[in-house]
Amino acid sequence: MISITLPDGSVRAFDGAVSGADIAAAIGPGLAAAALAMRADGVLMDLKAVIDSDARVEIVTGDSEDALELIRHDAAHVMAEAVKELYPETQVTIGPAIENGFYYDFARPTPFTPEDLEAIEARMREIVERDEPIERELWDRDEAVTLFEKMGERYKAEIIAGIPSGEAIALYRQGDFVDLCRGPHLPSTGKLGKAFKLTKLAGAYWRGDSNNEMLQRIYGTAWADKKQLADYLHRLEEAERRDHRRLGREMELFHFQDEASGMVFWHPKGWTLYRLLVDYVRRKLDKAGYVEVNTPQLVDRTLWEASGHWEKFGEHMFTIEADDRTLALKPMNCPCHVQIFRQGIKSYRDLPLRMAEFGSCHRDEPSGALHGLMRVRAFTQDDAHIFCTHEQITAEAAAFCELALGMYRDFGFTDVAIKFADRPPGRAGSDAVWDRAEAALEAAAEAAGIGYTLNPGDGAFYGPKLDFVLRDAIGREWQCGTFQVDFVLPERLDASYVGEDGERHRPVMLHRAILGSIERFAGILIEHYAGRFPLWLAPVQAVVATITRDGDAFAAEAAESLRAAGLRVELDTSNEKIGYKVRLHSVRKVPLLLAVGKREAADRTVSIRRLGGADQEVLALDEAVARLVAEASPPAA
RNA sequence: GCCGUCGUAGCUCAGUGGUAGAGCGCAUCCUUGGUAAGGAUGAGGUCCAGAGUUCAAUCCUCUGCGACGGCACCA
Repeated sequence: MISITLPDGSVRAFDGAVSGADIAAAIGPGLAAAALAMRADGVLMDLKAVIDSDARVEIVTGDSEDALELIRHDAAHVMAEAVKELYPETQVTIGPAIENGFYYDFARPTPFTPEDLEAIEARMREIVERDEPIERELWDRDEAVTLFEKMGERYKAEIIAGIPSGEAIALYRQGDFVDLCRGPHLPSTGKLGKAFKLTKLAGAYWRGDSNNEMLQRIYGTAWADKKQLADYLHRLEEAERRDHRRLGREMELFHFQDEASGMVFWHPKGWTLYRLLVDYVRRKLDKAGYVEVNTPQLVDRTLWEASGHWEKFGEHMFTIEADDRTLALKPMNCPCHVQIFRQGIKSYRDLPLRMAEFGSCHRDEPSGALHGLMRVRAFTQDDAHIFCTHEQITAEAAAFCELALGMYRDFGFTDVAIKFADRPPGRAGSDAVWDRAEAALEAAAEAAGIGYTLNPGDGAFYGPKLDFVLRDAIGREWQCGTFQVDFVLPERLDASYVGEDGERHRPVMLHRAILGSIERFAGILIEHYAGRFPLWLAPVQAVVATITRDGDAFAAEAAESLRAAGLRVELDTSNEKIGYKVRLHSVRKVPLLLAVGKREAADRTVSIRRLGGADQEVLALDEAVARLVAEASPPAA
């Protein structure tokens, strides 16, 4: 007798070993038809897998996370089967489920074309129609290697050869297609359904290593039903609509051009946004006890050699030869800040010293990495380095977390995840130093009372870090802030202070940024707000638009009053109807439109229309100015 | 950097081996209007750059530059 406990707590008894399909059938024919897989004692398994002892079992059906994972994984297999049928000379490699979909990497001499993609998708639909049973088989490792070698599947054979000898290997077979796979899978290809679509072609390195050959990757998306698929495609459109490169052009914020690849030409409106961000950060840092500095753009390579950056990142620095010396455009600010710290003798009484700089940096990023404002070659960090004692790390970390989270809130980012990144493979400093740095940062994170997840091996080369990841208005994640503990650089660049005991000590350096790069943060904000900035950040806050020429003089006066009160205002007396002006300035995403016609001019009022709103509010000019000024005041003003 | 796609008017994009088009925008004129596009006329192009094939190249080939989608990278 075997007792199977179901999620509702009920228990069913079976005479002997049972499969998930048996259990589903015992519960009801509806469930048996809908069943895709099962979760037995927490482990996701094939529906056909057999259970021979008591267990808690949940039948997985089409509307769960598990089901989506299975559907996507199967979609990858069905795609590989379709490719092998259409292009038998192609070798298969790996094909996992990923967020929103799946991909499969293929090896073949000639690349796929978009027409191939259509053919493959059509064949996939046929395979779903065929409803081929998906069978799991266990093979001996060496026999499996031989099998795939015979099939000419060199990559699969290589993967299997990497699995310890003697271990059983799971193969999945559907129709004539066999693939190495851990599983689990759907019972048959028909269960995949119709809600999938191949989305793009791309190159990808074998085993993710740029020293290896390039494979052909096909991406697809797959969902439980057509509505989910349509929703997803709609989300993609929404993201495209928000693309900061497009909005940047449409809203006249910035542009790029060939002669300065990866560097921004900020236009007046974009630069207004940029300045507002810098001004905001400066006010926050002033309040938080930071001092601001500014350091040279060009610094001799010997400093970068001393800091360790030359060895690690020298290839990505822009350099200039002058007077028999090599100067590098600074890729970061920390070594320069240490130089300021080293001037004169520092006492423990000077610590913590919080040294901030809107540090303009240049990095020769690989051409393929460039992406609008998000990845550029010239940018400015809201950078700061806190020089402090070991004992002060905890309090500084806590204060930083509070400052950063508060600033993110001011931009409407309330969902912030924190990741703890520990020692990377290529690093400076001894293990003992890393032990201390990681322990200190961990204690600081605990003290700050923030929850975090572990991100192993992703620390900076000189120390562990906390990374702050923001979730934007449409659910995408952006890593912005960082807080890094560094025991290495002060040593390398010989920073010291005199302690209470009269001896010299090494300070700890805390590298920290909140927005990260101003350029990138501006890009994130453009997408987060879809160009509809809150009033305090809008490059143009209001347009005063006339309805007839009778309003021209008073409209000019109204615009001037608002401007004098500190608002960013434009005047539109153009020869167009008010409907046209409303549309024009709505498309430009100006938050406020103040209409002035015959009535307003006579009464000294303005008719206020808010972006996206349907109605208007008529206010006396003086009152409107007072109200809007109050409304437009930035946080932390 | 690697794989693929692409580069035509300010923007979005058609198009052709015989030097080119649309919509929007822009300019001028008519129109003075009440909350998401009033009408007419007009200007505007080294078809990314260089080399090659050809009687002839924006179109075909090669090289370079840049952009886009991924991969790799990201102090």
